[in-house]
Amino acid sequence: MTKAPSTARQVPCEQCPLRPLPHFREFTDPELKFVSSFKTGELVVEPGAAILIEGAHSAHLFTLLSGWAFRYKTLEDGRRQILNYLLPGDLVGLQGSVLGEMQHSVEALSPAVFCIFQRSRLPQLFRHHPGLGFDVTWLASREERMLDENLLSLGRRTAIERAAYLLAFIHERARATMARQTGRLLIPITQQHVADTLGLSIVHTNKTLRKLAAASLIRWHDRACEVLDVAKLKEIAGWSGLPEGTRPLI
Amino acid sequence: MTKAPSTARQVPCEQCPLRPLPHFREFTDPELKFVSSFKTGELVVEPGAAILIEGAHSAHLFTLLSGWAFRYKTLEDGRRQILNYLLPGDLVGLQGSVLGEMQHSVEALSPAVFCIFQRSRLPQLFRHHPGLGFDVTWLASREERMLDENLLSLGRRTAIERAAYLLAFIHERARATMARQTGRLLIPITQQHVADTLGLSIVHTNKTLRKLAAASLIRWHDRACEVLDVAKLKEIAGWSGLPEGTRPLI
DNA sequence: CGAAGACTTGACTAAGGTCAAGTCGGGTGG
DNA sequence: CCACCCGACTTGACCTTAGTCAAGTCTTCG
Repeated sequence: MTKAPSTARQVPCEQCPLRPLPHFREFTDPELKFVSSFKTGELVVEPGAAILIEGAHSAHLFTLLSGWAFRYKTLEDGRRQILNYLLPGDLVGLQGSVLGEMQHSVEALSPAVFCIFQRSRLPQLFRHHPGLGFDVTWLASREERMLDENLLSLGRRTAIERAAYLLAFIHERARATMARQTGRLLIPITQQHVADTLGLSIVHTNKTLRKLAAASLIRWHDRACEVLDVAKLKEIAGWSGLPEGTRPLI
Repeated sequence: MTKAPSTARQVPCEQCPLRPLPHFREFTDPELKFVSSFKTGELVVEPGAAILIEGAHSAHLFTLLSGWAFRYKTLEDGRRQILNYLLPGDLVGLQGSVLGEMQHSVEALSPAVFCIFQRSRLPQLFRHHPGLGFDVTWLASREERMLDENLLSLGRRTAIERAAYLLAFIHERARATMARQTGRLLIPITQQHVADTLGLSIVHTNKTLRKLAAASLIRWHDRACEVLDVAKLKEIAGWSGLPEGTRPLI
């Protein structure tokens, strides 16, 4: 279980399986070349593995290449709040790289692969590839926008609205980068994860999810959730969905 | 009340009253010169004025020069969630400038002055001043970190912990840029603002604030809050405070 | 002097938390 | 092989926190 993770390089950026997806914007050759040189290896982990720890200094900078993860913070007495979920293409550890200290942790939800970047070369990225610098800002702003919506949810939506929003949100995001061969998309989370995201107790979370399941909007599997009716979830949440358009991939 | 706001330029960046504060990092001459040319005017507003509106496209990019403001989102039925407060030096409207659409609104809490930037020249900033580009990312990451903490608060702190955290947080931030001549620092918010920030009803917010006042940790004035004992507020919230260090000012 | 907005307070209600006691399935040591 | 354990999920009973309703006071501003 706790075997040392591999950090050998497997996938060259030029053959990145993510980049061809319509979801991502096209890069110029020099950009792609730089990103490729920026990447120094890969981190392959099992579910439950800690990628980054709250409070740690000089953390690495990653991009999630495949799999699922989540960001979270905890209070001293152990209360945990999940801040957001990480999907393929998402930058991981930018706060640590830019501000110096990590104030949240990151944990894998499924088997996952991260591209490892040399944090020390980040200034070089801004200097020689302004477009990529802009892209980093773009990704940070996008994260900020997701957090805004989560904040609205926690502050002003009821339990069932929150649950509906969360599952619709994750489902829409996952569709973009995990348009699975298998039609079925399973979100690899437990009800404890949902509870810690919605700011609810596990008992109330269970009862809320059962209502959604009773209405055939979702189906709960062991440690996984299947969304059956995104449209109706969005309606319950009063949420209009993710903006269209392509995004950068670093 | 609804007179047309002035947008005439009053303060040259070279004589910016904010920049000399120890809170902000020093800029090089070329950087300062660029920022100065980047600024096209000022927006002077009264309390309650709407600076940016949710859903609007092509919004402007601003920096708050003086005064207080806040970012918020609303649900269709009018429920409002305040996302964060804006203090002097904070960038306003970056999401709109980078992602294209504004998904939150911004409103002034006090008389306020904003520096207006030419959004169209943002790419030029990244191209010719990588250091400033990095600074923009730095500011975006900082906002993200504040949102993370707010999310933890809404999801996992009790009413009194949330209130204590919020007031300690605002107080610490304000100290940095509003180290007022007058020793007293008054936060210009109503209890309705506090309620909409904490995700609580106004009645419960009132009762919670009275508890803090009864313990002499705060004093409530008409439309304003005075923090009397930050240390104890931080203790109640289980919050260790803002990181030290200087920040960029664009 | 009246109106309106900010703040208070008490009485009652409801959403959500806590406690407790399950079921079910997969993994493991004897 | 099988008993046992453990973690994920359920469910009912009861409790606490926070929401709603209602009725104030006080101050400011026309």
